[in-house]
Amino acid sequence: MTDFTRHRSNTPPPVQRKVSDSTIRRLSHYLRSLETRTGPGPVTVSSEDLALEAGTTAAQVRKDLSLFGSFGKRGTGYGVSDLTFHLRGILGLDRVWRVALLGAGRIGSALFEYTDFRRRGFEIVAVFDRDPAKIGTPWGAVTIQDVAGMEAVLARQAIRVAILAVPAAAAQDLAERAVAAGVRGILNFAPAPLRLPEAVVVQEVDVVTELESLSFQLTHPDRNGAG
Amino acid sequence: MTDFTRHRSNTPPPVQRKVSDSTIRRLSHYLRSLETRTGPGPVTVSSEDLALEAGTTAAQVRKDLSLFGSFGKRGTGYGVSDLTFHLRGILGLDRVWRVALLGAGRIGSALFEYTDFRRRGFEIVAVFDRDPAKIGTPWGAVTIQDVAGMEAVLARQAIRVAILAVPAAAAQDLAERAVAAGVRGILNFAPAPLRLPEAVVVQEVDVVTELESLSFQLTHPDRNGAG
DNA sequence: AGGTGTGAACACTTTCACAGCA
DNA sequence: TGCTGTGAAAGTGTTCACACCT
Repeated sequence: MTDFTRHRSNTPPPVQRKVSDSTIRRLSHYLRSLETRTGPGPVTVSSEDLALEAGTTAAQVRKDLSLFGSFGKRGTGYGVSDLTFHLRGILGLDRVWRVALLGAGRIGSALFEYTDFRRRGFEIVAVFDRDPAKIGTPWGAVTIQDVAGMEAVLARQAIRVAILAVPAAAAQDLAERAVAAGVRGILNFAPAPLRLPEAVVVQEVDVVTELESLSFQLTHPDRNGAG
Repeated sequence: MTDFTRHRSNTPPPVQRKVSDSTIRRLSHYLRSLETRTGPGPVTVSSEDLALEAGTTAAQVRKDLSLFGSFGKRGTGYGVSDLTFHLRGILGLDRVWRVALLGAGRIGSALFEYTDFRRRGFEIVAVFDRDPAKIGTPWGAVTIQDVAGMEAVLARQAIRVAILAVPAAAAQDLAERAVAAGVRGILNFAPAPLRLPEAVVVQEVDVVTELESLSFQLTHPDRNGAG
Protein backbone atom coordinates (compact mmCIF):
# COMPACT_ATOMS: atom_id res chain seq x y z
CA MET A 1 0.00 0.00 0.00
CA THR A 2 1.10 3.52 -0.73
CA ASP A 3 2.72 5.25 2.19
CA PHE A 4 1.87 8.84 1.43
CA THR A 5 3.21 9.88 4.80
CA ARG A 6 6.79 9.42 3.59
CA HIS A 7 6.95 13.07 2.63
CA ARG A 8 10.02 15.16 2.23
CA SER A 9 9.54 17.69 4.98
CA ASN A 10 10.89 16.91 8.41
CA THR A 11 7.64 17.36 10.29
CA PRO A 12 6.14 14.12 11.63
CA PRO A 13 3.26 12.72 9.63
CA PRO A 14 -0.16 13.48 11.11
CA VAL A 15 -2.04 10.75 12.87
CA GLN A 16 -4.26 8.69 10.59
CA ARG A 17 -7.64 10.34 10.57
CA LYS A 18 -10.81 9.43 8.78
CA VAL A 19 -11.19 11.26 5.50
CA SER A 20 -14.58 12.41 4.27
CA ASP A 21 -15.93 11.76 0.81
CA SER A 22 -15.99 15.45 0.06
CA THR A 23 -12.33 15.77 0.96
CA ILE A 24 -11.43 12.90 -1.35
CA ARG A 25 -13.30 14.46 -4.23
CA ARG A 26 -11.62 17.79 -3.63
CA LEU A 27 -8.18 16.14 -3.62
CA SER A 28 -9.01 14.77 -7.05
CA HIS A 29 -9.91 18.28 -8.20
CA TYR A 30 -6.68 19.75 -6.82
CA LEU A 31 -4.71 17.14 -8.70
CA ARG A 32 -6.56 17.83 -11.92
CA SER A 33 -5.95 21.52 -11.50
CA LEU A 34 -2.23 20.91 -11.05
CA GLU A 35 -1.95 18.47 -13.94
CA THR A 36 -3.84 20.76 -16.27
CA ARG A 37 -1.03 23.30 -16.01
CA THR A 38 1.04 23.19 -19.17
CA GLY A 39 4.32 24.79 -20.11
CA PRO A 40 6.67 26.45 -17.64
CA GLY A 41 4.35 28.53 -15.44
CA PRO A 42 4.94 29.25 -11.77
CA VAL A 43 6.72 26.66 -9.70
CA THR A 44 4.65 27.14 -6.59
CA VAL A 45 0.95 27.46 -5.95
CA SER A 46 -0.90 28.91 -2.97
CA SER A 47 -3.93 27.46 -1.24
CA GLU A 48 -5.78 30.49 -2.58
CA ASP A 49 -4.85 29.61 -6.18
CA LEU A 50 -5.92 26.01 -5.77
CA ALA A 51 -9.14 27.07 -4.11
CA LEU A 52 -10.08 29.30 -7.03
CA GLU A 53 -9.33 26.61 -9.56
CA ALA A 54 -11.16 23.89 -7.67
CA GLY A 55 -14.10 25.99 -6.56
CA THR A 56 -13.56 25.96 -2.81
CA THR A 57 -11.87 28.09 -0.14
CA ALA A 58 -8.21 28.48 0.79
CA ALA A 59 -8.82 27.29 4.35
CA GLN A 60 -10.52 24.19 2.99
CA VAL A 61 -7.56 23.40 0.74
CA ARG A 62 -5.13 23.70 3.65
CA LYS A 63 -7.30 21.58 5.92
CA ASP A 64 -7.66 18.89 3.27
CA LEU A 65 -3.92 18.70 2.61
CA SER A 66 -3.01 18.87 6.28
CA LEU A 67 -4.76 15.55 6.83
CA PHE A 68 -1.88 13.91 4.97
CA GLY A 69 1.17 15.95 5.81
CA SER A 70 2.78 19.35 5.65
CA PHE A 71 3.50 19.81 2.00
CA GLY A 72 3.72 23.61 1.87
CA LYS A 73 6.24 26.26 2.84
CA ARG A 74 5.02 29.21 4.89
CA GLY A 75 5.23 32.43 2.96
CA THR A 76 5.71 30.53 -0.31
CA GLY A 77 2.97 28.03 -0.94
CA TYR A 78 3.16 24.51 -2.33
CA GLY A 79 5.65 23.26 -4.90
CA VAL A 80 3.64 22.33 -7.98
CA SER A 81 5.51 19.15 -8.88
CA ASP A 82 5.99 18.16 -5.26
CA LEU A 83 2.29 18.50 -4.47
CA THR A 84 1.34 16.71 -7.67
CA PHE A 85 3.55 13.81 -6.65
CA HIS A 86 2.05 13.65 -3.17
CA LEU A 87 -1.54 13.90 -4.39
CA ARG A 88 -1.01 11.04 -6.82
CA GLY A 89 0.35 8.97 -3.96
CA ILE A 90 -2.46 9.92 -1.60
CA LEU A 91 -5.11 9.02 -4.16
CA GLY A 92 -3.42 5.72 -4.93
CA LEU A 93 -2.62 6.75 -8.49
CA ASP A 94 1.06 5.84 -8.36
CA ARG A 95 0.22 2.47 -9.89
CA VAL A 96 -1.88 1.07 -12.71
CA TRP A 97 -5.36 -0.15 -11.80
CA ARG A 98 -6.52 -2.99 -14.02
CA VAL A 99 -10.23 -2.48 -14.59
CA ALA A 100 -12.95 -4.72 -15.98
CA LEU A 101 -15.81 -3.20 -17.93
CA LEU A 102 -19.06 -5.09 -17.40
CA GLY A 103 -21.48 -4.27 -20.20
CA ALA A 104 -20.54 -3.28 -23.75
CA GLY A 105 -23.61 -1.21 -24.48
CA ARG A 106 -23.81 2.49 -25.18
CA ILE A 107 -22.51 3.62 -21.82
CA GLY A 108 -19.85 0.93 -21.73
CA SER A 109 -18.60 1.87 -25.15
CA ALA A 110 -18.50 5.59 -24.35
CA LEU A 111 -16.50 4.81 -21.22
CA PHE A 112 -14.15 2.50 -23.05
CA GLU A 113 -13.24 5.22 -25.50
CA TYR A 114 -12.74 7.77 -22.77
CA THR A 115 -8.97 8.18 -22.94
CA ASP A 116 -8.63 10.13 -19.70
CA PHE A 117 -8.87 6.91 -17.71
CA ARG A 118 -5.69 5.52 -19.14
CA ARG A 119 -3.84 8.75 -18.54
CA ARG A 120 -4.90 8.68 -14.88
CA GLY A 121 -3.78 5.11 -14.31
CA PHE A 122 -6.95 3.13 -14.99
CA GLU A 123 -6.59 0.54 -17.73
CA ILE A 124 -9.56 -1.40 -19.01
CA VAL A 125 -8.11 -4.86 -19.54
CA ALA A 126 -11.30 -6.87 -20.01
CA VAL A 127 -14.77 -6.22 -21.41
CA PHE A 128 -17.76 -8.49 -20.87
CA ASP A 129 -21.22 -8.69 -22.35
CA ARG A 130 -23.90 -11.33 -22.65
CA ASP A 131 -25.02 -10.48 -26.19
CA PRO A 132 -23.74 -13.22 -28.55
CA ALA A 133 -23.62 -10.64 -31.33
CA LYS A 134 -21.03 -8.65 -29.40
CA ILE A 135 -18.95 -11.46 -27.95
CA GLY A 136 -15.75 -11.83 -29.92
CA THR A 137 -15.77 -8.30 -31.28
CA PRO A 138 -12.37 -6.66 -30.82
CA TRP A 139 -12.33 -3.30 -29.09
CA GLY A 140 -8.87 -1.93 -29.56
CA ALA A 141 -6.50 -4.29 -27.82
CA VAL A 142 -9.20 -6.25 -25.97
CA THR A 143 -11.97 -8.51 -27.19
CA ILE A 144 -15.47 -8.56 -25.78
CA GLN A 145 -15.86 -11.77 -23.81
CA ASP A 146 -18.87 -13.77 -22.71
CA VAL A 147 -19.92 -12.63 -19.28
CA ALA A 148 -20.52 -16.29 -18.45
CA GLY A 149 -16.79 -16.76 -18.13
CA MET A 150 -16.21 -13.56 -16.22
CA GLU A 151 -15.11 -15.04 -12.91
CA ALA A 152 -12.18 -16.95 -14.38
CA VAL A 153 -10.85 -13.90 -16.19
CA LEU A 154 -11.22 -11.60 -13.18
CA ALA A 155 -9.36 -14.08 -11.00
CA ARG A 156 -6.64 -14.88 -13.53
CA GLN A 157 -5.84 -11.21 -14.10
CA ALA A 158 -6.30 -10.29 -10.42
CA ILE A 159 -8.71 -7.52 -11.35
CA ARG A 160 -9.86 -5.50 -8.34
CA VAL A 161 -11.93 -2.76 -9.96
CA ALA A 162 -15.01 -3.11 -12.14
CA ILE A 163 -17.14 -0.61 -13.99
CA LEU A 164 -20.74 -1.78 -13.99
CA ALA A 165 -22.57 -0.56 -17.09
CA VAL A 166 -25.45 -2.99 -17.46
CA PRO A 167 -29.23 -2.61 -17.08
CA ALA A 168 -30.55 -2.23 -13.56
CA ALA A 169 -32.09 -5.69 -13.57
CA ALA A 170 -28.72 -7.39 -14.08
CA ALA A 171 -26.68 -5.18 -11.77
CA GLN A 172 -27.04 -6.84 -8.37
CA ASP A 173 -26.32 -10.34 -9.64
CA LEU A 174 -23.30 -9.31 -11.69
CA ALA A 175 -21.92 -7.23 -8.85
CA GLU A 176 -22.14 -10.18 -6.47
CA ARG A 177 -20.38 -12.43 -8.96
CA ALA A 178 -17.64 -9.87 -9.49
CA VAL A 179 -17.09 -9.52 -5.77
CA ALA A 180 -16.95 -13.28 -5.35
CA ALA A 181 -14.25 -13.32 -8.02
CA GLY A 182 -12.10 -10.80 -6.19
CA VAL A 183 -13.36 -7.35 -7.18
CA ARG A 184 -13.11 -4.85 -4.31
CA GLY A 185 -14.26 -1.60 -5.91
CA ILE A 186 -17.20 -0.97 -8.25
CA LEU A 187 -18.11 2.11 -10.23
CA ASN A 188 -21.83 1.63 -10.68
CA PHE A 189 -23.67 3.22 -13.60
CA ALA A 190 -26.76 1.05 -13.18
CA PRO A 191 -29.67 2.93 -11.59
CA ALA A 192 -30.00 0.40 -8.80
CA PRO A 193 -28.55 0.48 -5.29
CA LEU A 194 -26.17 -2.44 -4.77
CA ARG A 195 -26.30 -4.49 -1.59
CA LEU A 196 -22.77 -5.77 -1.07
CA PRO A 197 -20.46 -6.64 1.81
CA GLU A 198 -19.14 -3.69 3.85
CA ALA A 199 -15.61 -4.16 2.60
CA VAL A 200 -16.54 -3.54 -1.03
CA VAL A 201 -16.30 0.08 -2.13
CA VAL A 202 -19.07 1.26 -4.42
CA GLN A 203 -19.26 4.61 -6.17
CA GLU A 204 -22.57 5.42 -7.81
CA VAL A 205 -22.90 7.50 -10.95
CA ASP A 206 -26.59 8.19 -11.25
CA VAL A 207 -27.49 10.52 -14.07
CA VAL A 208 -31.23 10.44 -13.46
CA THR A 209 -30.76 11.41 -9.83
CA GLU A 210 -28.49 14.27 -10.86
CA LEU A 211 -31.10 15.55 -13.30
CA GLU A 212 -33.80 15.23 -10.68
CA SER A 213 -31.65 17.19 -8.28
CA LEU A 214 -31.38 19.89 -10.94
CA SER A 215 -35.15 19.80 -11.34
CA PHE A 216 -35.65 20.20 -7.61
CA GLN A 217 -33.34 23.15 -7.36
CA LEU A 218 -34.90 24.90 -10.34
CA THR A 219 -38.33 24.30 -8.87
CA HIS A 220 -37.41 25.61 -5.41
CA PRO A 221 -34.83 28.33 -5.99
CA ASP A 222 -34.94 29.36 -2.35
CA ARG A 223 -34.52 25.96 -0.74
CA ASN A 224 -31.07 25.05 -1.88
CA GLY A 225 -28.85 24.16 1.06
CA ALA A 226 -25.91 26.08 -0.36
CA GLY A 227 -27.87 29.28 -0.89
CA MET B 1 -43.92 26.63 -9.57
CA THR B 2 -44.99 23.41 -7.96
CA ASP B 3 -46.64 23.85 -4.62
CA PHE B 4 -45.81 20.54 -3.00
CA THR B 5 -47.22 21.76 0.27
CA ARG B 6 -50.76 21.38 -1.01
CA HIS B 7 -50.95 17.89 0.40
CA ARG B 8 -54.04 15.99 1.30
CA SER B 9 -53.63 15.66 5.05
CA ASN B 10 -55.04 18.35 7.27
CA THR B 11 -51.81 19.14 9.11
CA PRO B 12 -50.34 22.52 8.20
CA PRO B 13 -47.36 22.44 5.84
CA PRO B 14 -43.99 22.74 7.58
CA VAL B 15 -42.13 26.02 7.31
CA GLN B 16 -39.88 26.27 4.29
CA ARG B 17 -36.49 24.99 5.32
CA LYS B 18 -33.29 24.63 3.39
CA VAL B 19 -32.86 21.20 1.93
CA SER B 20 -29.46 19.56 1.71
CA ASP B 21 -28.05 17.97 -1.41
CA SER B 22 -27.99 14.58 0.25
CA THR B 23 -31.66 14.85 1.13
CA ILE B 24 -32.53 15.71 -2.48
CA ARG B 25 -30.62 12.71 -3.77
CA ARG B 26 -32.33 10.43 -1.28
CA LEU B 27 -35.75 11.73 -2.33
CA SER B 28 -34.88 10.72 -5.88
CA HIS B 29 -33.98 7.25 -4.64
CA TYR B 30 -37.21 6.90 -2.68
CA LEU B 31 -39.14 7.82 -5.80
CA ARG B 32 -37.23 5.31 -7.90
CA SER B 33 -37.86 2.65 -5.31
CA LEU B 34 -41.59 3.37 -5.38
CA GLU B 35 -41.80 3.53 -9.16
CA THR B 36 -39.89 0.30 -9.59
CA ARG B 37 -42.72 -1.56 -7.88
CA THR B 38 -44.74 -3.44 -10.47
CA GLY B 39 -48.01 -5.29 -10.29
CA PRO B 40 -50.41 -5.09 -7.34
CA GLY B 41 -48.13 -5.39 -4.29
CA PRO B 42 -48.76 -3.71 -0.95
CA VAL B 43 -50.59 -0.42 -0.93
CA THR B 44 -48.57 1.11 1.87
CA VAL B 45 -44.88 1.26 2.62
CA SER B 46 -43.09 1.96 5.90
CA SER B 47 -40.08 4.19 6.42
CA GLU B 48 -38.20 1.00 7.23
CA ASP B 49 -39.08 -0.52 3.84
CA LEU B 50 -38.01 2.60 1.98
CA ALA B 51 -34.81 2.79 3.98
CA LEU B 52 -33.86 -0.76 3.06
CA GLU B 53 -34.55 -0.17 -0.61
CA ALA B 54 -32.72 3.14 -0.75
CA GLY B 55 -29.81 2.16 1.47
CA THR B 56 -30.41 4.46 4.40
CA THR B 57 -32.15 4.41 7.79
CA ALA B 58 -35.82 4.64 8.72
CA ALA B 59 -35.27 7.77 10.81
CA GLN B 60 -33.54 9.41 7.88
CA VAL B 61 -36.44 8.64 5.58
CA ARG B 62 -38.93 10.14 8.01
CA LYS B 63 -36.80 13.26 8.55
CA ASP B 64 -36.39 13.77 4.80
CA LEU B 65 -40.11 13.49 4.11
CA SER B 66 -41.08 15.58 7.12
CA LEU B 67 -39.33 18.57 5.53
CA PHE B 68 -42.15 18.70 3.01
CA GLY B 69 -45.25 17.55 4.84
CA SER B 70 -46.87 14.75 6.80
CA PHE B 71 -47.51 12.15 4.19
CA GLY B 72 -47.74 9.09 6.40
CA LYS B 73 -50.28 7.55 8.75
CA ARG B 74 -49.10 6.49 12.21
CA GLY B 75 -49.32 2.77 12.66
CA THR B 76 -49.74 2.24 8.91
CA GLY B 77 -46.97 3.85 6.90
CA TYR B 78 -47.14 5.80 3.65
CA GLY B 79 -49.58 5.21 0.80
CA VAL B 80 -47.52 4.08 -2.17
CA SER B 81 -49.34 6.02 -4.85
CA ASP B 82 -49.89 9.02 -2.61
CA LEU B 83 -46.21 9.26 -1.71
CA THR B 84 -45.20 8.73 -5.33
CA PHE B 85 -47.42 11.63 -6.32
CA HIS B 86 -45.97 13.90 -3.65
CA LEU B 87 -42.37 12.98 -4.42
CA ARG B 88 -42.84 13.76 -8.09
CA GLY B 89 -44.25 17.13 -7.12
CA ILE B 90 -41.49 17.84 -4.62
CA LEU B 91 -38.79 17.02 -7.16
CA GLY B 92 -40.47 19.14 -9.82
CA LEU B 93 -41.20 16.14 -12.02
CA ASP B 94 -44.88 16.92 -12.52
CA ARG B 95 -44.00 18.65 -15.79
CA VAL B 96 -41.83 18.05 -18.83
CA TRP B 97 -38.36 19.62 -18.81
CA ARG B 98 -37.17 20.51 -22.29
CA VAL B 99 -33.46 19.77 -22.36
CA ALA B 100 -30.70 20.73 -24.79
CA LEU B 101 -27.81 18.35 -25.38
CA LEU B 102 -24.56 20.20 -26.06
CA GLY B 103 -22.11 17.84 -27.72
CA ALA B 104 -22.99 14.89 -29.95
CA GLY B 105 -19.90 12.82 -29.22
CA ARG B 106 -19.72 9.46 -27.49
CA ILE B 107 -21.09 10.61 -24.18
CA GLY B 108 -23.72 12.78 -25.79
CA SER B 109 -24.92 9.94 -27.95
CA ALA B 110 -25.06 7.49 -25.05
CA LEU B 111 -27.10 9.99 -23.06
CA PHE B 112 -29.41 10.70 -25.98
CA GLU B 113 -30.30 7.05 -26.25
CA TYR B 114 -30.87 6.68 -22.55
CA THR B 115 -34.62 6.23 -22.50
CA ASP B 116 -35.03 6.66 -18.75
CA PHE B 117 -34.81 10.44 -19.12
CA ARG B 118 -37.97 10.66 -21.15
CA ARG B 119 -39.80 8.44 -18.74
CA ARG B 120 -38.84 10.73 -15.87
CA GLY B 121 -39.94 13.89 -17.63
CA PHE B 122 -36.76 15.07 -19.31
CA GLU B 123 -37.04 15.44 -23.06
CA ILE B 124 -34.04 16.22 -25.22
CA VAL B 125 -35.48 18.63 -27.77
CA ALA B 126 -32.28 19.96 -29.33
CA VAL B 127 -28.79 18.61 -29.99
CA PHE B 128 -25.80 20.77 -30.90
CA ASP B 129 -22.30 20.03 -32.14
CA ARG B 130 -19.62 21.96 -33.96
CA ASP B 131 -18.43 19.12 -36.21
CA PRO B 132 -19.65 19.84 -39.76
CA ALA B 133 -19.74 16.10 -40.41
CA LYS B 134 -22.38 15.69 -37.71
CA ILE B 135 -24.47 18.80 -38.30
CA GLY B 136 -27.64 17.87 -40.14
CA THR B 137 -27.61 14.24 -39.06
CA PRO B 138 -31.02 13.20 -37.75
CA TRP B 139 -31.11 11.58 -34.32
CA GLY B 140 -34.58 10.22 -33.89
CA ALA B 141 -36.95 13.14 -34.00
CA VAL B 142 -34.28 15.82 -33.69
CA THR B 143 -31.48 16.86 -36.00
CA ILE B 144 -28.00 17.81 -34.87
CA GLN B 145 -27.63 21.55 -35.25
CA ASP B 146 -24.63 23.83 -35.55
CA VAL B 147 -23.63 25.03 -32.12
CA ALA B 148 -23.03 28.43 -33.69
CA GLY B 149 -26.77 28.96 -33.78
CA MET B 150 -27.39 27.60 -30.31
CA GLU B 151 -28.54 30.79 -28.61
CA ALA B 152 -31.42 31.39 -31.00
CA VAL B 153 -32.74 27.86 -30.59
CA LEU B 154 -32.44 27.88 -26.80
CA ALA B 155 -34.32 31.15 -26.61
CA ARG B 156 -36.99 30.22 -29.14
CA GLN B 157 -37.79 26.96 -27.37
CA ALA B 158 -37.40 28.49 -23.89
CA ILE B 159 -35.00 25.74 -22.90
CA ARG B 160 -33.92 25.99 -19.26
CA VAL B 161 -31.82 22.84 -18.84
CA ALA B 162 -28.70 21.81 -20.73
CA ILE B 163 -26.55 18.71 -20.66
CA LEU B 164 -22.96 19.66 -21.31
CA ALA B 165 -21.09 16.81 -22.99
CA VAL B 166 -18.17 18.52 -24.71
CA PRO B 167 -14.41 18.48 -24.13
CA ALA B 168 -13.14 20.34 -21.08
CA ALA B 169 -11.58 23.08 -23.19
CA ALA B 170 -14.93 24.08 -24.68
CA ALA B 171 -17.02 23.74 -21.53
CA GLN B 172 -16.72 27.14 -19.85
CA ASP B 173 -17.40 29.12 -22.99
CA LEU B 174 -20.38 27.04 -24.03
CA ALA B 175 -21.82 27.12 -20.54
CA GLU B 176 -21.63 30.91 -20.45
CA ARG B 177 -23.34 31.16 -23.82
CA ALA B 178 -26.08 28.79 -22.73
CA VAL B 179 -26.69 30.77 -19.57
CA ALA B 180 -26.83 34.02 -21.53
CA ALA B 181 -29.47 32.38 -23.71
CA GLY B 182 -31.68 31.50 -20.76
CA VAL B 183 -30.42 28.18 -19.42
CA ARG B 184 -30.72 27.94 -15.63
CA GLY B 185 -29.56 24.40 -14.90
CA ILE B 186 -26.59 22.50 -16.31
CA LEU B 187 -25.67 18.85 -16.00
CA ASN B 188 -21.94 18.99 -16.60
CA PHE B 189 -20.06 15.95 -17.90
CA ALA B 190 -16.95 17.92 -18.83
CA PRO B 191 -14.07 17.42 -16.40
CA ALA B 192 -13.78 21.15 -15.72
CA PRO B 193 -15.30 23.20 -12.92
CA LEU B 194 -17.66 25.83 -14.31
CA ARG B 195 -17.58 29.41 -13.04
CA LEU B 196 -21.11 30.70 -13.48
CA PRO B 197 -23.46 33.14 -11.73
CA GLU B 198 -24.82 32.03 -8.36
CA ALA B 199 -28.32 31.63 -9.69
CA VAL B 200 -27.34 28.93 -12.17
CA VAL B 201 -27.58 25.39 -10.85
CA VAL B 202 -24.79 23.07 -11.89
CA GLN B 203 -24.59 19.35 -11.24
CA GLU B 204 -21.26 17.73 -11.98
CA VAL B 205 -20.88 14.17 -13.20
CA ASP B 206 -17.20 13.46 -12.97
CA VAL B 207 -16.26 9.90 -13.77
CA VAL B 208 -12.53 10.34 -13.28
CA THR B 209 -13.06 11.80 -9.83
CA GLU B 210 -15.33 8.88 -8.93
CA LEU B 211 -12.70 6.39 -10.03
CA GLU B 212 -10.02 8.25 -8.11
CA SER B 213 -12.23 8.16 -5.07
CA LEU B 214 -12.47 4.41 -5.52
CA SER B 215 -8.70 4.24 -5.83
CA PHE B 216 -8.24 6.22 -2.61
CA GLN B 217 -10.58 4.02 -0.66
CA LEU B 218 -8.99 0.82 -1.92
CA THR B 219 -5.58 2.21 -1.07
CA HIS B 220 -6.56 3.28 2.45
CA PRO B 221 -9.15 0.75 3.62
CA ASP B 222 -9.14 2.17 7.14
CA ARG B 223 -9.55 5.84 6.32
CA ASN B 224 -12.97 5.85 4.81
CA GLY B 225 -15.23 8.35 6.54
CA ALA B 226 -18.14 5.94 6.61
CA GLY B 227 -16.18 3.14 8.23
C1' DA C 1 5.42 40.61 4.54
C1' DG C 2 3.31 36.41 3.00
C1' DG C 3 1.08 32.14 3.30
C1' DT C 4 0.85 27.67 5.84
C1' DG C 5 -0.96 24.66 9.60
C1' DT C 6 -4.35 24.14 13.05
C1' DG C 7 -7.24 24.54 17.37
C1' DA C 8 -11.60 26.47 18.34
C1' DA C 9 -16.08 28.16 16.88
C1' DC C 10 -19.62 27.49 14.03
C1' DA C 11 -22.85 25.23 10.89
C1' DC C 12 -24.89 21.45 9.22
C1' DT C 13 -26.46 16.43 9.13
C1' DT C 14 -27.66 12.20 11.16
C1' DT C 15 -29.18 9.41 14.88
C1' DC C 16 -31.74 8.73 19.02
C1' DA C 17 -35.69 8.16 21.57
C1' DC C 18 -40.18 8.92 22.52
C1' DA C 19 -44.76 11.40 22.44
C1' DG C 20 -48.76 10.99 19.89
C1' DC C 21 -52.02 9.35 16.70
C1' DA C 22 -54.47 5.64 13.78
C1' DT D 1 -49.96 -2.22 19.04
C1' DG D 2 -47.38 -0.10 15.22
C1' DC D 3 -45.30 3.38 12.92
C1' DT D 4 -45.00 8.32 12.09
C1' DG D 5 -43.21 12.98 13.18
C1' DT D 6 -39.94 15.56 15.66
C1' DG D 7 -37.26 17.88 19.39
C1' DA D 8 -32.84 17.01 21.48
C1' DA D 9 -28.31 14.84 21.33
C1' DA D 10 -24.50 13.29 18.94
C1' DG D 11 -21.62 13.41 15.18
C1' DT D 12 -19.42 15.40 11.14
C1' DG D 13 -17.77 18.99 8.03
C1' DT D 14 -16.49 23.92 7.22
C1' DT D 15 -14.94 28.44 8.43
C1' DC D 16 -12.39 31.54 11.33
C1' DA D 17 -8.51 33.57 13.08
C1' DC D 18 -4.03 33.60 14.37
C1' DA D 19 0.51 31.59 15.87
C1' DC D 20 4.31 30.41 13.44
C1' DC D 21 7.77 29.77 10.05
C1' DT D 22 10.35 31.33 5.71
